[in-house]
Amino acid sequence: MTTVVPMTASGRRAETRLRLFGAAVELIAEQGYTATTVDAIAERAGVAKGTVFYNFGTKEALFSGLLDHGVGLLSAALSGAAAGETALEALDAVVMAQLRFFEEYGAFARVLLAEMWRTAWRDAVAGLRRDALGVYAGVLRRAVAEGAVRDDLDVETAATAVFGMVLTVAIERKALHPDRPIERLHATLMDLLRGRATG
Amino acid sequence: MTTVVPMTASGRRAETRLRLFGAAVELIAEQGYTATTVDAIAERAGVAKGTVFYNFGTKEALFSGLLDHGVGLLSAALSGAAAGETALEALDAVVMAQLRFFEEYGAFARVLLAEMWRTAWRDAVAGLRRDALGVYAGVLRRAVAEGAVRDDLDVETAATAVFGMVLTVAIERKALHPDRPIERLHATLMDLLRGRATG
DNA sequence: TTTTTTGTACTGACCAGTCAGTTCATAAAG
DNA sequence: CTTTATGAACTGACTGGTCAGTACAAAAAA
Repeated sequence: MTTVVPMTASGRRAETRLRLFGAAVELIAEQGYTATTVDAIAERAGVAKGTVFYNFGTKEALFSGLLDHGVGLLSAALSGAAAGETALEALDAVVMAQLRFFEEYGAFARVLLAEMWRTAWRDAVAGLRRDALGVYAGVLRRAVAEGAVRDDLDVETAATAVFGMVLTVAIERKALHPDRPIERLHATLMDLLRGRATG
Repeated sequence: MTTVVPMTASGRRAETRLRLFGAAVELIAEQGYTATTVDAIAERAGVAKGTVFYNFGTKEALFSGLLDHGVGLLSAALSGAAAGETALEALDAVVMAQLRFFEEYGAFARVLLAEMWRTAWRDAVAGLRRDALGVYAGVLRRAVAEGAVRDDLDVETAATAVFGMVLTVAIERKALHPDRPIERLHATLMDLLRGRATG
């Protein structure tokens, strides 16, 4: 069972909230936000319906909280990996971190893709763009500074491209090649990114 | 106003169906499938609710038809561009075709991303994978055959990666750099893909 | 004692799908 | 040319069910 969260919180209330996040992300990944009922979330979390409203007030607040939480974890995972001797090593590590993150939290990846475009949670999505894309942009800028990359590279577009590329591959892995290890995917992506596909 | 369809059909019925596709894709891009009501689709299409059911039977059938239609257009656009002297020129042209397609049908791109994962329309999505990813895979295989690309390249993963990269950039363009011309995005993507980012 | 959770019952809004009836283009009959 | 007939396409009020959110008394935890 995949959850969006490491179940490390202490305190009864915090634990309840995390279980609700876990139940919600699974159901929303399967059915979408609107089709997922509060009753179903409560049932899968093993909690009474009233508890959902006691903790979050509205269905929308539950979902916003879930997004914030997941985006926070993703940003932390990426920026934690962004260290490295050279910028290209850092890029390597960040791509791997993103692949691993979505390997573990695949349901969150699908929820993100499916629900990103709704204005209701613009803020959480803005945070994603700022933090996650920011990590890639930072690494690429570092690469420019190191002279490893041509200095007229459009860093923001490139960051978006790399993020989207890794996200797509991570999500499609199970549909396309379920038993291919992510190290293999990582190698293919890095081949593409470092221009090693050629020759 | 963006529609998914070139309005070329003749005949009253065919025209009605196309207008419903156009209305549906806009609304679903804004709100998601479940949150989009048949009433709203009918109203935006300038048609009575009963007409939707007369033409499609169910809301789901309308959406499946829309997906099939859009995927067909996309596949045609990509495979139409896949000619070219060398494989790398063909890749260049296919990337550009995909950017242009989603520039024109941006709402369809968001619908595709958001709804791809639902089992209800597995078939239309399978068609997308077969046709659109197939075009990229074909070009990459040609590149391998021409010796332009190392022969142990994982062609299917690479095809997925490139498709996802272009899709993401196309969709994010308006949020991120609305006035950057798509030729610029195309150049950045090709820089990444041909290893020209380095040096 | 206070906070949190439970379980059940309820409400009001909303929505997919239905159906009896209307419109209209075309064509055959007068 | 005019009338009548036909059927495909369209209409919109209505129905039956669903669901977010409320209410609250009682229990369990802290």
